[in-house]
Amino acid sequence: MPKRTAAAAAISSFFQPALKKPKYEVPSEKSNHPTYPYPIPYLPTPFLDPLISAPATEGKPINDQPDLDLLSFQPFIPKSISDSLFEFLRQELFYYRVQYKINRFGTETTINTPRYTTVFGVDSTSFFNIDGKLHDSQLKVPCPLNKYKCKPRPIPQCLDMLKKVTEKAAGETFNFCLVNYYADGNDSISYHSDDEKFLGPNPAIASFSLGAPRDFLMKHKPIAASPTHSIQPEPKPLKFNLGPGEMILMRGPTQKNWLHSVPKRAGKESGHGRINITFRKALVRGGTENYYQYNVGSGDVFRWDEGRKKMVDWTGEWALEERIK
DNA sequence: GACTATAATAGAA
DNA sequence: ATTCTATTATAGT
Repeated sequence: MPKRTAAAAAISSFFQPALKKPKYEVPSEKSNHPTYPYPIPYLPTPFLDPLISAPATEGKPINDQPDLDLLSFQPFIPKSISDSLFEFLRQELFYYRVQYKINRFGTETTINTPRYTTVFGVDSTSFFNIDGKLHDSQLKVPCPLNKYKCKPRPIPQCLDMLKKVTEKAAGETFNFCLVNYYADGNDSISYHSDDEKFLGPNPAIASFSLGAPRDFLMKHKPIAASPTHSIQPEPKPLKFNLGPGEMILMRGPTQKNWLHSVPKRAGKESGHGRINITFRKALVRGGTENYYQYNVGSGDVFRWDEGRKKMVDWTGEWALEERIK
């Protein structure tokens, strides 16, 4: 038997590449709650040490513009796990494609949210008791069943681990986790501010990027014209290309004065997919109702299909599992 | 720099 | 918190 040379091995592996090793092993322990379509695995244990060592780099302040206060981590999540963390969250979380109606100039239109979304958490007036039931934060007793129209979901262990290291680095506490999946350049979010009253006057929001890089645009809100000040030409938006593992903490006067967006993009990153995770703190009940209405809604459950490389409607499977119970 | 095709942006509804 | 379309910008040759 002649020796198999390195060159021969290289050629062989070119024609028959080694089986793709799984990016992570699914832990047997899972987070579960009656509001989940299915249990969510714990964070794979090999992710824990790298995650606890975060932030991977120190935060750079970006505050050289009026009313802007950002802290940018490039990256926050160690490179060694950012790719597999992306795969894990895309595969193991459930997502929604929310539809809602708005009234615009007297005409009602249906909006199909141009991205996949999901949300966990509850505002500060409630907390999840050890038994999984909502309790009143002040009275420490179970909440009235009609306190919420929606069904708040506890933050699963895997996202709570990330929340904890984020809180430590940001010097803030959070009670909500919103997750967005942008399947390709056609998924987007248009200019808006996270300036709802239920977040308080100077909300801190930590925003993570995983997977494919995407542009993130920020521009100052228009300054109203007044008799003493003529209308100024709008300054150019700031553009950040957010890569995997990056985190931007937006705080202080930022939300009150700036808009941000992830605009549609042609070609290029189609098929890669990007996950955005934001942590924030809702102070009152209205915040909970709002977030569940616009990020979960009442539609079908979607899950990543690794074979077909896309999100698929999982509602049928959910119904099947419910029948088995 | 000009010409063209494609992409990004801005405004209206 | 959107989409459509017109306009402007960018990239390739």
